[in-house]
Amino acid sequence: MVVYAGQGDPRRSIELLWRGSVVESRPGPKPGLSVDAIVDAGIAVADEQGMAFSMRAVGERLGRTAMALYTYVPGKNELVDLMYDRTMAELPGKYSLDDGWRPAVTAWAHDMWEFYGRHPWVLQVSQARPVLGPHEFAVIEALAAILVSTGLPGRRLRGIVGAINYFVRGAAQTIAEARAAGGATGEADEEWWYARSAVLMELEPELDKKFPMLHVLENDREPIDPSLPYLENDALENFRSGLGVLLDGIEAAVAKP
Amino acid sequence: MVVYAGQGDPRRSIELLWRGSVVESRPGPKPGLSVDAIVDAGIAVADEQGMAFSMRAVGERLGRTAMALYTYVPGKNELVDLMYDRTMAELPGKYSLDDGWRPAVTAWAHDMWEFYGRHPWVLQVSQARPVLGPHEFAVIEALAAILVSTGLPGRRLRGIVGAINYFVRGAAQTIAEARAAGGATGEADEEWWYARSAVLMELEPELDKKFPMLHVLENDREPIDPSLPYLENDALENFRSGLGVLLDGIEAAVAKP
DNA sequence: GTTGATTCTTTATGCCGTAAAGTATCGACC
DNA sequence: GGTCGATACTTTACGGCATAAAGAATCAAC
Repeated sequence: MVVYAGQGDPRRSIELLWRGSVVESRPGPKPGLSVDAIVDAGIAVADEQGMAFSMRAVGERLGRTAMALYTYVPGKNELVDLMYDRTMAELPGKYSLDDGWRPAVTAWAHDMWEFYGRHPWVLQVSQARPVLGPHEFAVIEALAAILVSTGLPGRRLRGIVGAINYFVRGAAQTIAEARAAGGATGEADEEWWYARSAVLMELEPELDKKFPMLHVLENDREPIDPSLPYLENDALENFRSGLGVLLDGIEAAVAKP
Repeated sequence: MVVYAGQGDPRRSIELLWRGSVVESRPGPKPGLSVDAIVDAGIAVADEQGMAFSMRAVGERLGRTAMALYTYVPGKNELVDLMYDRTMAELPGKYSLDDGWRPAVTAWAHDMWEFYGRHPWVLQVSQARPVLGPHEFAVIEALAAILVSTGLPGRRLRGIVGAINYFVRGAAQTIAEARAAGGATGEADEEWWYARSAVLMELEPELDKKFPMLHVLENDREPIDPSLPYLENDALENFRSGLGVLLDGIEAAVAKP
C-alpha cells in the first residue's frame, strides 16, 4: 500500500524548490534542522520503506518528532515534491551526441531505469501535475536536447518524448513493484510465482488451452543469467528489446519526412 | 493520495477469482450480500473516489458496516484484486485481423485508453504481481493473438507486448492523474497550470533560456479543439502520435528478419 | 427445543497526517 | 539587564484508516 503526491500547494512547493535559502539573523532558538536535512532524511526513509513512509519516521531519523518537520515544510505533499526533485539531481543533464541520437537516448533510458531502481517511490509521484522543480526540468531537457538533434519538429517530438518516458517508467514500475512486494513479504520472486502458479494450475488446469497465444509468448525463452533472479532477467530483456522497438520507430520517423 | 494493491494473499485471491461460487444450504442467517455485490459496489466507489476509497464507503453503499464485508472477502487487498479483474471483463477478448495487425493493435490500445479513463484506479494496481484473474488473462491474450499474426517469434513479442502495455498505461496515467487532481481541488486544468506557471515565472524569469530545448518542444503547437480542455487535447495528441511511433517500430521489426 | 454455525454490528487497537496548545530559547529593544 | 515577542520544538488531541475481537441475532439440523 503506497501513497503518492505531486499535489502540494503550488506556490509553497515552487518557492521551496526554486528559491535559494535566505539566512537572516532572527530571534528564537537556533534551527536544529533545515529543509535540506529533512528532504535527505525523507529520501533515505522512502528508499527503505517506499512511498508509505510516515512523517513520524522521517522525524525519528533526525531525532525529532513528526511535528518538528512542520516548522520547515508545509506538509507531507510538499515534502514529497521536494524529495522528488532532489533525487533527480543524481541524473546527468547532458548526453554526448558524438555517436548520434540513438546511443544517447539509450544511455538516457538506462540511466532512468537504474535511477528508478534506486528510488522506486519516485514512480508513485504523479507525472500529470509535474512538480516543476529545476532538476526535473533538467532531466527532460537532456532528453529533449538529444531528440531535437534528429531534426524532427517539436510537434512530433512531444509524442516521442512521452512515449519514451512512459515506456521507461512502465518497465521500471513493473520491476520496482515486484521487488517491493517480494521485500515486503520476504518471499523471493520465484517462490511467489511458484505459489501463485501452483494454486492457479490446481483451479484451472486447462489454462494453456484457454489462452493459447499467451502460451506461445511465454515459451521460446532465451537461456537466462543464473546469477540474477528470474524476474530481473525477464524485466531487463523486455526493457532492452522494447526500447529497441521504440527507437526503430523513431528512426522510421526520422527517415521519412 | 492513492493506495494500490495487487498484493492480496495469492491463494485466497486466486480461489475467489477462478472458483465458481458454490451455493449450499447452511445454518445461520441468509447472506444478505455476495462477493459479486461487494465487488460491484467497490468498483462504483472507486470510480468515484479513486483508489483511496475506504471499506466503510463500500459497506455504506450496501447498507452495511465495513466489517460486514470481511465475511465475504479476506481484506481490502483481495477486494481490489477482484475489482481489478472484474472491470477487465468490459474489454473485448478478440480483435479482427481482416485489415492486418496494425489497425487491430490500434483498436486494442484505444480500448485500453478509454477503459483506463473510465476506471482510473485500475492504473494504481500493481502490474508486477499480476492478479492472474481470468479477464486480465483474456485482455493480454487478445493483444498476444494480434501480435502473433505478425510472425515474429515469442522472444521478440514479449518485449513488444510490454512496450505497448507500458506506453498505454503511462499515457493513460498521466491524464487520469491530471483529471483526479483537478477534480479533487475543484480547479480546472487551465487554472492549475496558470497558477503554477505564474509563480514559476515570478521566481525564475529566465526559464526559457535555462531550458531551451524544452522551449522548442513546447512551441510548434497545432490548433487545438476548443471543446476539450487543454490537457485532454495534448494528451490525446501525444497518445496517438506516440502510438504511431511504436507501431512503426514494430513494422520495422516485421520487415527485417 | 436445543445446539452450533453463520451474518452482521459494536467496540477497540494501532496506525496515519496534522491542528492546537504549551514550553523553552534566543535577538532586539528599553 | 530585564522584558517582550518571535521561533523551534514537544505534547496532546482529533478524525481518518484497516481490521482484530467479541457480542447479538438468525436459522438448519438434530
